[in-house]
Amino acid sequence: MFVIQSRDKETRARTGLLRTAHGDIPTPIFMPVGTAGTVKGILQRDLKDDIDAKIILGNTYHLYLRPGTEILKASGGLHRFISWERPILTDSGGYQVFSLTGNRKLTDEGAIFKSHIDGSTHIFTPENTIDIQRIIGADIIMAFDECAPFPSDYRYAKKSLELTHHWLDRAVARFHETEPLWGNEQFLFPIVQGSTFDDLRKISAEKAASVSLAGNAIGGLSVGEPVEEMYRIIEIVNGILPEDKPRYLMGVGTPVNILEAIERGIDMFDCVMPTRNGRNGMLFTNEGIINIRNRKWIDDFSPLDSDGPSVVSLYYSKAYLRHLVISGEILGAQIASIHNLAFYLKLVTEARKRIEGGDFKRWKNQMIRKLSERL
RNA sequence: GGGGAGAUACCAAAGCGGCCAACUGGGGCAGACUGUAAAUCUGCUGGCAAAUGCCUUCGUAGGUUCGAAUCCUGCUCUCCCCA
Repeated sequence: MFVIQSRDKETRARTGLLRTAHGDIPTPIFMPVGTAGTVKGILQRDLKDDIDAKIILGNTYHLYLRPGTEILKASGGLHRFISWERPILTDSGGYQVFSLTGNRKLTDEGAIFKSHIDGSTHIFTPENTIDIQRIIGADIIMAFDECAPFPSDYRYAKKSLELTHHWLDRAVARFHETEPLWGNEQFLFPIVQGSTFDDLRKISAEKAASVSLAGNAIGGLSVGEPVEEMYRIIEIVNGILPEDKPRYLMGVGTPVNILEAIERGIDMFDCVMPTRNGRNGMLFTNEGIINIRNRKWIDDFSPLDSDGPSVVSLYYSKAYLRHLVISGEILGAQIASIHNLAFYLKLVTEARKRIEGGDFKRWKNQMIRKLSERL
């Protein structure tokens, strides 16, 4: 269940608390992506004690292929398997079906796809993705959808949306006729699609609202469309999605994207950017974005980020991290990932404070100016 | 002392008469990355104009040829084997 705690006077931004069996999640929130049962390169301990992640993601597609449902079931669910006692959200695998184009075929029944690991053939349906997510036991689970690529023509987007809606009805039915396996309540979120077409997005938002689930998600964005398009779609969709339920913008995004979306009433985010880009040398700092591999940091012994979102941010220097990343040392990827995630978490925590404090808009504009800087 | 192999751009290493400013790898420099098939991928890497162009390079000094990193000669250096 979700309770709204405060609203910004100038914008649609709000703060809230999403209560789950594994703990409360203050919103707005950023959720680190832990696809295969791990936020790549980071110990659960650091995720909890240093980064203070409130909830992390897992992925149905990846966990289903490996370690597989038998092991997940035998281990007592994903929380126990990975030793993470806080909330987890699992994506349904819809995005993988989208990104594995060429290895899959969509039918009315579901998506037939080939494993990227061994080429074996499998099928995901609205029903079995619910079943798998019951086994995984995440606190929040997602309906199986098709994420239409950008650009999509209207005809394709409409057809795809109809399929997603048809699948949604089946997922909801399966969800209601099954029970959690591990004792913790699970929430199912529908996913709004419709590509960049306003009318399709409206229809989809209405459809999502009509199934009356615990929260709602917006998918199919940040797949290559201009950011203005994304912001416009968020405004349209959030004008329709119920106020009293959390809104989750899937896969987004840059710190600037997140602030813009919070302003438009989004409560939840996830993105691989802090970890993947971190591994590749991109650092989000209080001063701006830096590519730590660049020569100019070679003798810069100042801390990674004087604002110190994480312990590692103050403890290690730019010159040292550059050395680690350039050398391909695992520790470099770890430090960058920890710092970036802590930066993201601090960003949404600060946004929450500013919304409560009543100066969100002013703070947001100031932050955006800083975050647009490439150092 | 005798016999053999070789010297190519930052490094390693191809090329063995024109298609060579020179394959490839590393290194270096920069870029990309948005519900993770990503500790991945892309571009550039002699100089200058930076589009088509021009100039200087393949140990060194000469030579042969319309034309040489590639063929010939001298020199310098390196490595290997046998005494």
